[in-house]
Amino acid sequence: MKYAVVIISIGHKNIDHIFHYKIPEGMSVEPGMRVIVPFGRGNRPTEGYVVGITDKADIDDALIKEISNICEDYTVISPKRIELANWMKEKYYTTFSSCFRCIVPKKVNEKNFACVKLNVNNENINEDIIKVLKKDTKQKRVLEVLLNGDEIPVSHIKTLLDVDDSPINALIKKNLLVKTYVQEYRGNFNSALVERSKPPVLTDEQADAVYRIFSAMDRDEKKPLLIHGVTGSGKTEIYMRAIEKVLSQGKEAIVLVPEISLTQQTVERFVARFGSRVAVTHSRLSDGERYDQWTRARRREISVMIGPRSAVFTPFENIGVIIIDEEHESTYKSDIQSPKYDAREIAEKLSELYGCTVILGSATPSLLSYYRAQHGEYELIELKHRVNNTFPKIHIVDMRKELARKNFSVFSTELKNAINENLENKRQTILFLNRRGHSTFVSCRSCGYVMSCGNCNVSYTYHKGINRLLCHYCGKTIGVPSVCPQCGSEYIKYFGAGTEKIEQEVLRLFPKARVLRMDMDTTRRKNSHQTILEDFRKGKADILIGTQMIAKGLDFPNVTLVGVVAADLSLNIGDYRSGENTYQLVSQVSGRAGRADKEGTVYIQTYSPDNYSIRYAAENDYKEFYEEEIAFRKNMNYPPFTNIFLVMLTGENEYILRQTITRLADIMKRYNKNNMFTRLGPTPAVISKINNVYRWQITVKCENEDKLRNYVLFCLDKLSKQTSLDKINVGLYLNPSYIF
DNA sequence: AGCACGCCGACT
DNA sequence: GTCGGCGTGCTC
Repeated sequence: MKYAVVIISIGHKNIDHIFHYKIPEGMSVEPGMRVIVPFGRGNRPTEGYVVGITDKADIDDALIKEISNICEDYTVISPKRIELANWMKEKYYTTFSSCFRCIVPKKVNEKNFACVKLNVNNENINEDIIKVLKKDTKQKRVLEVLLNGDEIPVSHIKTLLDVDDSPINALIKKNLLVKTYVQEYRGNFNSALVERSKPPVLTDEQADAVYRIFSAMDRDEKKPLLIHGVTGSGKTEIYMRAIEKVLSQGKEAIVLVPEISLTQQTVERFVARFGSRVAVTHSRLSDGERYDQWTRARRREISVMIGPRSAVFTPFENIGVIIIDEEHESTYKSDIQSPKYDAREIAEKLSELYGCTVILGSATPSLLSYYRAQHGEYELIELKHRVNNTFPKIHIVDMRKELARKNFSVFSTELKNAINENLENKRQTILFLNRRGHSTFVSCRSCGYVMSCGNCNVSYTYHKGINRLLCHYCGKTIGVPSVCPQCGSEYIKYFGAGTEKIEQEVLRLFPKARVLRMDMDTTRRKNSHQTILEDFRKGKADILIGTQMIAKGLDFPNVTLVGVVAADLSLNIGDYRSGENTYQLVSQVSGRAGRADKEGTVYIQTYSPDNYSIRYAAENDYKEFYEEEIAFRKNMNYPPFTNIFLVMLTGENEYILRQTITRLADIMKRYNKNNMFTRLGPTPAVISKINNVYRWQITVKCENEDKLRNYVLFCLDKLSKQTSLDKINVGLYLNPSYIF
């Protein structure tokens, strides 16, 4: 007797194991198929995935039910991807079904769409065509684009020629055209509109890099490659050469990019080279669109997929290369949604399964990747020259001296003068401040009371636009207090500066400047993100003020001045990665200046001008930064020398929460044999309350990732057996990239 | 997760 | 006696 081994698509740990089902007579079931099976006492129809076929079941044959039906006549998961799911389940301490949810997109019904072409069955077609072409009508224009016999989507013709249905329908009535229906792939990039390009000549440095990548790709033993290339060193061209090679071997390529740099220009560069072999996914795609792109890849109708994190699951079965651009970006790790996978780790696992090459690229590699390159786990390729050979002049401005000179403004004299000069030269300026709003906190001068949100333990931020105090965590707003709620004093002062305040200052100091602001408050509406950037590119503004979101991947040829208003912000967030983050941020923002033929200047304002992250970023010396940072990490026993597991317990009842987390700490103490694990806490989280939910945490460190994970999961299992976790939410974060 | 079962109190 | 509240436990 043959049984199908099935995983049920219900993400619950109690049923996250295999179930056996009989295969009905005449049904051909293969591993990787999606099926419907009767499940539970009520035999309710439930979706499942066949992960294997066996002739032995560990339970009585009489208890085994039959598969009801097969969902698709093809396998939705290949055997290698079943193995991937298996590995993910352990690695990311999650359920099978949530792994499958990443690997297989939601099935959504396909859509059809109409195309038209010349009616070849019309015997008098030539005469009819001549008749139509005699008069200059809309019908003539429609017919002209179809004369070569192509089949073109109706919608396409309508937008291209700015006509509506009637001339097309008239031509159909005259038997000149026929309408056909084709399966529509939603979310498809229209590659026909992009002009194809030829590969440029490589610089010596690029050619050398390509040579090394090609030899690595030809080796049997696949080791990931790390391209450390300064901004503008031409990494994209190198990626494209690797893709070309892979395509010529009949294999496929995946290109991962951070969502933020997934701009029209990036995509067009790839489409220009590879045409309709390229498809694009991004977070704005609907379920249907994503499913269609997935289907095209499965059918091998495309061979290059560009997309964010989730694109790593593109179902290519002959993957040749996976490229991860801006490798250091935290968006490659999903810290919120389960499974909390890291696309870089998935790529390396796929490399193991499919024998493909992984190429990581960055101007500021993550410390972990560079550390691995230093220890021979990755092959390091360095690109030290910009293709156009300019690098901005970077000045560090000591804001302590500004204070001593009684300049209390957010701008130093130097930056102010530079902005002025840039305005006179009709060039554009970017001002970067990693904080939105107007003032970061509002406090009473008499008693020191700080206005803070009652639902969350955070201070309110003053937003001038709405003239209210806003909590950045729960979104609650209150009116501006006229007297101190604690002591009744009228002396209320606004401290700290956000992007709104900068905007206000810029308008005050440079009344003639045209200013755009880009942060979470100005980009809430759909497409406003694109609109602001487009306006700035077209020169509709002189100064762009923004947060993190303007730091990355943008290329404005007329920007020659960049000001980092407060570089210390990312330095003082109390996290072991703050040095790394600051280095990356300052480098990235600086890279926005002078990208084309014009030389750029950067001013970095800081109260810690001697800090090594800021200093080395200004000197563009990654290697020195790395040496200092890695010494710090080693000294303090932080990653990559150890792994950190953050266990966050949250709940509305503070007493139960504290009692539970104390019990967890006791269990952890009891089972920590030989002190293999270093535990910190329990302590309140950095934000100890959000939306009236209290937050406490324990962090555990251990050099061995597997042992650490097993230990924490074991302790939590013990805890759940001795204590009810009904009113407690448990959050598990292994080497998280954010502060929670 | 979702559903049946069963062990309690309140009710015509 | 029996209706229905929700806590418990199982699902090939």
